[in-house]
Amino acid sequence: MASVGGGGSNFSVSLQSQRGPSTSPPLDAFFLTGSSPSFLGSRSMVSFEDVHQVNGSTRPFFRSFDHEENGDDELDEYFYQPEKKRRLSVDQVRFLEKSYEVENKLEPERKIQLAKDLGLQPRQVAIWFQNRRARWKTKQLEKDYEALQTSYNGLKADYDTLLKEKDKLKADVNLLTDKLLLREDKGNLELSDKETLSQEPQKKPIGDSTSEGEVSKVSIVACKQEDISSAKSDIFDSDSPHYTDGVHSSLLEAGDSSYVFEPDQSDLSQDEEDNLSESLLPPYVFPKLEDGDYSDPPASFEDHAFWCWSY
DNA sequence: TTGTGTTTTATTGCCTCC
DNA sequence: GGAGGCAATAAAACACAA
Repeated sequence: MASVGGGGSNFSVSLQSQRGPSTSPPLDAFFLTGSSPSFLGSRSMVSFEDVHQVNGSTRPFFRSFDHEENGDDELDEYFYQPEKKRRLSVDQVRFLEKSYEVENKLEPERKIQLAKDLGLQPRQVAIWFQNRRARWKTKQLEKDYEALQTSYNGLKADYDTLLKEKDKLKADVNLLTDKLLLREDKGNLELSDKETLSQEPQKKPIGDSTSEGEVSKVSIVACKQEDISSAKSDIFDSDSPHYTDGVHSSLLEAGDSSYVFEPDQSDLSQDEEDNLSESLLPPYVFPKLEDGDYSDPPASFEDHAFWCWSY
């Protein structure tokens, strides 16, 4: 096969236009042309005009036939310069586009008919359809990519919003839990003082190990444990069970759910309790609570805890 | 005018189907 | 094994800025 280069010359087009013997031979297009005169004047590289009049000279279109017949390579190359690749005319392309819209695949009969109507080789029509399908596929990929990108951007925006909301809620929970701990610690301090002052002169009956103050304290402990547990479960409900970020998470993870309000702590001395409470507090600096703060808490999250404390 | 990027036409090689 | 489709690629044609 006398193919010249990678695809520039139409000599190879002429000779390779059909791959097998069963389809129409390369010359068919020329014999089939003429049914649509409007296309015959195009600058198509295989139009009848081009075959016979290129650069004002008349020469055979199928150079390679001559080439093979006379075998004079140098003479051929001197006299017969390769034809330039030419684009299809606007009318031809329009016609092909309409045909493509009807059906993007070519049956052999349709290919022959189109080639006949356009004054092209059937092979050219087939190539045009093939390239047209490739173009469509490329555009479709671009569209799909854009759609995916749009979808991704939307999802990412939603995700970022939710992330910010989550962080805010987490901060709120931490703040409120810290307040609760601080208040509880103050309450314990005050109760211990009252206990010391009021019970020192009295002798308690043997076996009655539960004073009034201790009852209150136990109640507080019970309530606080409940609150902390619920706060903790809230955190773990809204996050990963392995969430460890934030000040309070370390506090919550430091032991089991009762470590903060371990009943045994009532056996500790005041100093020990103070030290323990301080060591358990996060390194936040809160405004010091006055006595009145305990009797008049803000009507909010702490209401329940405060009620427990009063009880 | 020229360099450069894009589009179009065409080839090649591989694969699948009948 | 032949026909036809597709991906990759070459190369000409075209568009356009500098």
